[in-house]
Amino acid sequence: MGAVSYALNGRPGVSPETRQRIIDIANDLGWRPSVAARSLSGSRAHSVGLIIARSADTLGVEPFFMRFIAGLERELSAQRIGLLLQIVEDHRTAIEAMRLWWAERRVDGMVVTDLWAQDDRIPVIEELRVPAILAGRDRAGTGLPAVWTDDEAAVVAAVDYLVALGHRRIARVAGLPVLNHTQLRIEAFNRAMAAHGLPGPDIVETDYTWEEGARATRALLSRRDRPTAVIFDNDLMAVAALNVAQEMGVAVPGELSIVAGDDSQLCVLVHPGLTALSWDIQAYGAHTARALLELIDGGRATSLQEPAATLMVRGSTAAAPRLTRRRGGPDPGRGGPPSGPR
Amino acid sequence: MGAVSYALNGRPGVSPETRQRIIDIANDLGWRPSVAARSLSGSRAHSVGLIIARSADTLGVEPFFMRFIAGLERELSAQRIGLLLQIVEDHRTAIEAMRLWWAERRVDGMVVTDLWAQDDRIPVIEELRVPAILAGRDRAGTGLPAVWTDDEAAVVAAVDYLVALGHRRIARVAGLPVLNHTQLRIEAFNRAMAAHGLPGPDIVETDYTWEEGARATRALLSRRDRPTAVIFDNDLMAVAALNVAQEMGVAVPGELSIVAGDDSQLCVLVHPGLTALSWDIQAYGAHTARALLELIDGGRATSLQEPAATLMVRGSTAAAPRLTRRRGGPDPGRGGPPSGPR
DNA sequence: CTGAAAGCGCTTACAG
DNA sequence: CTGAAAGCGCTTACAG
Repeated sequence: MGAVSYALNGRPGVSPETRQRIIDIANDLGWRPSVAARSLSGSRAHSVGLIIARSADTLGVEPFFMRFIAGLERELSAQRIGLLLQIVEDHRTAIEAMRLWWAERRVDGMVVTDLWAQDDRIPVIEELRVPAILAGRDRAGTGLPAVWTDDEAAVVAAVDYLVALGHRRIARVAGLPVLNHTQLRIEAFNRAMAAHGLPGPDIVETDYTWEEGARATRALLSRRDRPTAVIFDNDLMAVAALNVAQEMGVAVPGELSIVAGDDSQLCVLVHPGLTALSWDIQAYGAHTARALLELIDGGRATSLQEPAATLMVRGSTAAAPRLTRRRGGPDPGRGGPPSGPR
Repeated sequence: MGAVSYALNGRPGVSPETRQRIIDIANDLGWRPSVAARSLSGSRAHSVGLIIARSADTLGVEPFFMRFIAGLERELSAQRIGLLLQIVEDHRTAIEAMRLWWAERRVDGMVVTDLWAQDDRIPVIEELRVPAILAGRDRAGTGLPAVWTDDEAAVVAAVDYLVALGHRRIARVAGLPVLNHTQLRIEAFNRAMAAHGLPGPDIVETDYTWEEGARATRALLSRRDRPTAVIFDNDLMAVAALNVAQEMGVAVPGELSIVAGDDSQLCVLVHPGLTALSWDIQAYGAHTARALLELIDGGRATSLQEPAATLMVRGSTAAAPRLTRRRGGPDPGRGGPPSGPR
């Protein structure tokens, strides 16, 4: 039994031939050591946990998570680590689940997503001393490693591009204000606008849903001096905005340019396609998993920066209306009346 | 130690006071029995597995899985059962993962989704004798219980409705032909059309992606006697169709009625909203989980039928063109030229 | 390099 | 009802 263990776990103490023979037999029999027994003697669960605190309906149309999970998975399954998934409604339940998993020793570590600026989960993670990676900005005062992308740079790139197209009235429809990166992006937006000497903050906060995206857009487009460009914090709201523009007879991109904060098939689905901030979410997941495994294996807690999102330009952005000539300029597109009953 | 175990697991053999005292102390300490130890002595993993064989990108915009998983989760976490998730590319890898999980005793059972008409996973499940629930039609010759919905009835309802609206040239853009339910729906469609004495099968097969949905729609709309109504096998392709119609200057629903095979926020996102076959996917997940737990607990393998999807009528369906009067009839909507560069 | 043994943290009959 | 003990299936020092 001892030799089998050594052989299968690649430890010294068995002759090469014996090792090979053992491995062959295990393969023939389809035998693998029981995780329960391995966990008990090794005090490792061989699983990590992901708790998502979102409603199932918005999760469904939010392409982020499936790609992130697929990325995590790619890395974890290569190392024979299981991914335990739980979907909950709020942080209170998320915390309960975290405590339970850790108490039961179900997981060796966790991935924390959707960080709030003020996040109740963080103190619990520290209290529990569970290895955890923040998928998002690192948190000062905690030793928790983070895997993050430069949201600010991405927002600045979007603003710069719109300004270069001649836009001056640029608004932003932000996501959940409690989220840490929402605040970072808002600040970056304000700074970028100020840097161009453009009018002060024009920001609407939402909960990321399609409904609030539509409402925010209606409000913005109903103004006298309505914006000529709007940056949305995700793709869902940007698609909603496209519909509202159509409904209100505002041409995209002729009269209104739209930038989506996430890139996904949704952005290609619609018409015109949405210019979006694009980045490799699957790689993000994979890197997060790798960082977590390193942390669990006692390696130092190292934070990691992903490449910033880049602007994927499609049909929803064009030169600002004032600068557009009727002929010869970049095609501003045509809006037309709403194409159906609502 | 023995008493603690009895107390916490609600078994007889401890006085009520002792039991309560033990429970209180456990709660105070936040102590929970280690799953590894419980698994080893109880030969139960206290987890079930779900292996999804799809590419991450299409998964992202496919709202089905997140809702299904949320439904599974709701039931599982209530019973303190973990959900182990794996995302793979194909059945070969899925089978490998199943074998591994079962050999390692990581799971007590599995949920099988996206059943193929000819499915390599089934014989492996039978060989392994792993408790498994088919999320889809039951498979003759196997004892595997299934949780399913009446796809045929839903398709028939959609056809009947379109026929009642006066449509006679109705086409169907089907999903992956290897999938079991794709074939069932195709047959149901053909039968329904025949029952109305309408022209023979007009079916295009696709892989469920937006691209193939768009291509299929272009082909259909390029015909001389193009269909006046098309039923799509999911929501993604129906949205793609909406764009193609716009691109080709075909009014929806004035000249073309569209029915989406799944209902999700996507169907509300677009303009006009898509009439869709709607059902409660989260409940489906929850019932599937419950059936699996019953199976694992040695109960008989009972299949379960969910209510059939019902037609959620939105703006994308209307009376067939021939029957439409310019004024006074149901508003056929207006198509207009494409609203942007492509 | 091999074999015999303890121990991981529970559950569960089995005596008292 | 309580206490002492075996056993689940591994891993890992520890003798030989």
